[in-house]
Amino acid sequence: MARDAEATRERILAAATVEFAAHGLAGGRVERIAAQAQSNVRMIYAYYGSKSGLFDATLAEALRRMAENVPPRPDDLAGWAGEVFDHHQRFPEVLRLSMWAQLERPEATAEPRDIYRDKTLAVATAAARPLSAVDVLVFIYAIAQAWWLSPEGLTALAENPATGDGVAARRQSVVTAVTRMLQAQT
Amino acid sequence: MARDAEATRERILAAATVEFAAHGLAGGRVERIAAQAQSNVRMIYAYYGSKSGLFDATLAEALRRMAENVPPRPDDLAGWAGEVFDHHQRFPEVLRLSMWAQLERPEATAEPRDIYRDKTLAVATAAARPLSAVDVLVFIYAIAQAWWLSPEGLTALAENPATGDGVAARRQSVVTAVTRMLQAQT
DNA sequence: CTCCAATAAGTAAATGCCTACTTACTTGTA
DNA sequence: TACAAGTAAGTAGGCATTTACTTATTGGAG
Repeated sequence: MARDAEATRERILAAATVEFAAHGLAGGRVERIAAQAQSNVRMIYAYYGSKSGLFDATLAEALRRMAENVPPRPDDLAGWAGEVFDHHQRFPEVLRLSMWAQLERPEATAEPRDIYRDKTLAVATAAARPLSAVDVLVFIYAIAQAWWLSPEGLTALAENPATGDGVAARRQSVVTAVTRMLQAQT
Repeated sequence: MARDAEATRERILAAATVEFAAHGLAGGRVERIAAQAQSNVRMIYAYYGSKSGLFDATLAEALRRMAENVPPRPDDLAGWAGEVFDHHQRFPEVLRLSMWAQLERPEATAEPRDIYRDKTLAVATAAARPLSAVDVLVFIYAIAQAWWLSPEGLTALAENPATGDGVAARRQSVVTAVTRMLQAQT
């Protein structure tokens, strides 16, 4: 096999993303990651130092990609919420990784304050009094993620056998909810 | 020590709630639970069969207490959202247990469909078209929990050094957001 | 060009700790 | 005395991390 450090590094990161999204930091198995990456346990330690170091790298990469692909659009926050929904639909690992991180590695989550500061400032002009920019961001994220955070026992009740496409309906409800939340008080 | 099976059972459940809320199912330690409960590992297996059996019991109990203490109020859903917020503020273990369960034991979360069906029906009359009753429940829960689900890097920006009491402000923002989401379209 | 160190990349097999679960026993209570 | 409640000390397997080693690549000396 041709030797390519960078490619191996990336294969490990990709495998780790899948593994950690599925099982978390404590439940994730280093050996499975190595096997899936067609590499070796030793390389994980060579490149990422430790299991938790690898976890942090996967989280950072997932958040980076999300910030890159779905930047806030202050002029159309409801539309942006729809895009955040779409992103989670396409890359379910991001949300699960974030949840695991929130529970198992809160310190890794507190770190990138600058990213959020920028987003907050970007949204500030669109803040809907008395809700502040941070309020708005917190709730938009919560609503965009709501369908995956809710217990299955509840979300399953929304299934309409008539219309096969539940995803589109959920997306629409997200946009509607954010639109209303931000509309001027009557 | 006086022998009281029921009391031991409850001490174990209480200790398990703390332990699993902090570390999850995979990360929770049976021995720590036994020590904290002033009991013995053996008793855990006598009363709950297995580690995951004990986890399921703690989750079920936490959800039961929440359903009991904060039932939906269809006539004032925004006020109800505030109460859900309060409940999470007072008993942070509930939310963390739910998150762990969602990630580690999704099947345990899908089970109590009846509870949710009842809640859905209760709220149905207050549904705010085009949002369905399930939509409304999903989003209200999401908003009420939003402050704990958001990354610290973001929520920390909301801290206003002038007013020490950030909790009250957060609660108010939850009520406001739900109120708006449910108000009639202008 | 062609070897050939030097080093980067990769591998297999320990090591040693941790931890869920069980066995075999003791103590209190009715 | 019989049984429920409780305890201590295994047992057996799992798993993160390391050690000791092999294989490829490369840049410069001849």
